Amino acid sequence: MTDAPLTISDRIQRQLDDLTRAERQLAHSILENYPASGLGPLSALAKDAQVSVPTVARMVQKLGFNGYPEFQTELREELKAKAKDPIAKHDTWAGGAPSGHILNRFTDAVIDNIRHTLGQIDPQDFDTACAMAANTKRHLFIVGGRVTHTLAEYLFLHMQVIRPRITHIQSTSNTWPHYLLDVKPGDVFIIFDMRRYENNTLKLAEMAHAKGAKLILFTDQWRSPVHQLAQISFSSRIVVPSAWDSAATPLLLLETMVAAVQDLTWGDTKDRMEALEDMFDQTKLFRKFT
Amino acid sequence: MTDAPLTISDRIQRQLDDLTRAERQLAHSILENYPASGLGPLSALAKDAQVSVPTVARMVQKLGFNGYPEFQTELREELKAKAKDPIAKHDTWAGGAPSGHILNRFTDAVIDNIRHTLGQIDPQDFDTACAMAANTKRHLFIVGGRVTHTLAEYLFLHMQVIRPRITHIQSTSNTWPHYLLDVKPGDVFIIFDMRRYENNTLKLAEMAHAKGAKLILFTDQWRSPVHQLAQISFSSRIVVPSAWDSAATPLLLLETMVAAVQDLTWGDTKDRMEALEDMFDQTKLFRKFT
DNA sequence: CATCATCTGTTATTTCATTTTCATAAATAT
DNA sequence: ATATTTATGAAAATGAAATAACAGATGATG
Repeated sequence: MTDAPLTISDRIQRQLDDLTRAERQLAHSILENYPASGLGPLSALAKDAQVSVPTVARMVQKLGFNGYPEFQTELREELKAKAKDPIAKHDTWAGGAPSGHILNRFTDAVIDNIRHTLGQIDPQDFDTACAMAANTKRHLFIVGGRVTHTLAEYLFLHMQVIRPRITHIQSTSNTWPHYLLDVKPGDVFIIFDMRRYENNTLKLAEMAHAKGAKLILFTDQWRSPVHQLAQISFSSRIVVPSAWDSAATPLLLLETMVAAVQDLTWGDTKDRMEALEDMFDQTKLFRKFT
Repeated sequence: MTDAPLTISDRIQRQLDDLTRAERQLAHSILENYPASGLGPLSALAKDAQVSVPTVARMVQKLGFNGYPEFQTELREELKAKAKDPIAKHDTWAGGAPSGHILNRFTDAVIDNIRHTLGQIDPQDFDTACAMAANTKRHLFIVGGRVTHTLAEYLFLHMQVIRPRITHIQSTSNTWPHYLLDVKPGDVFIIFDMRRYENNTLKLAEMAHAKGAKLILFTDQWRSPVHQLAQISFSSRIVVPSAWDSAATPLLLLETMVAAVQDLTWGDTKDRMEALEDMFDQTKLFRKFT
């Protein structure tokens, strides 16, 4: 471990706390696409970060450089060194860690899962599912199991802002028969069921299905038995180098769905959102005006 | 639309024969450590290649640029594109959908977030945090906010299996002062706080800190104020083409941590796991019907 | 050998980018 | 609330770097 090159990126991050608001904003902008943006003219960098020109000049001084040109020179040196490095760390995600480190192995697996999963998704199915989730004429039920109820709740928290007529059911609870009384034909269930598949969830799906509800299922690559009842199923690859499965890919799908539903209903829910935003608004960490 | 982006390096090599002696000398100097040298001042490049300043200016014109600044700008663009490259070139993620489809746009953003986030994580910090989370001599508290409590609970559900002496606190609840009574110096808090940062979470962090507990923070790129109290912070990029933020990257980190802690404590907790799994199965039996 | 064409470097000019100065605004403490 | 410190941006002043104009050098051709 002789290498102590301490890149500028490192230095910026280390000093992040000593920086002022505008400077931090600038710092993030630099790191955003590093190092390219720092190699351009100072004024361009300033405009990009929406701070004034002197702010940039002051920050590079704070970082210990004698001026912007010196800062750039060092950036170029860094770039040169990186290009020459025979074992460029291009194939690792976490810079300083060996490729065998769990951070890199795990991330590799997740990216791979995402690629596989997305490759097998039918976009039309997805669009249909989003339309169903956006339809406020129908009641929307969200169902999760022992572990997956966290995903279900995450979805619920967001959909709650987007649309009314929505219920979160935890399949392990014994209160759910109550909810089912009100289910009408055409209502929509979004169900999460990953291995190991839960009897309760299946049972609930069956009853919902019997009542004429439409089911959308988020499951894993082996597919929960619920998928036979579901109108649309999304199967995620979830295997990672761990004793447990990864929820990252289903979460990605779920968040994408939230974004899509949001787009579909924007007109209706804009006010709804703003009202809620205000309610939660308590911090002013972000600049108000330029 | 298979862009053959035709790098500047390519263009130089292609035109190598049309160049004069001094220009060739210069060209080789540029390619020597590309692209770093081309991003410096023209005069430095000239001195480096031992040619005169106008020679450089003439050559960039010969290459089809309107001036040296334009040449540099294109170099930077190239660099920026290259930084994103690793797999972002995977033209579309969801096969049947156009690249502008939300599935592809969203996934692009998430992959980008992951790369950025992992690139900025210090593996040693990560290992340290995992060791802290694995230490059963200390009580482990897991804290989440309004939205992030889903992440907190997801972590809790897994850690619960791995180790004893663990508590999940929801910061929006008002029951938490209760838990804090028992906090001892050296206890560990894993705290989730993403924008918009919650006062309750900060308060709780302060009290825990005052009691001598060690804090591990999962936050976003702008970092919750809690980070000043935290021994270790992990900042995730969370911006996606949506009205909301993405929890995919923090989830990835969290799952990786679970895997790592699992590895650290495997000897101790193997039995524990099996016992718990059994218990869940039995519980299911009891709840089969309601 | 002379002449022309082309290449190259020196010098001068202009343009552009960085730095400095100063006034205002925000945050903090009193 | 008021005062004091600190942060920030607008604009002027400074400096450097890129371009243009010119002249010397090199090599080719008749």
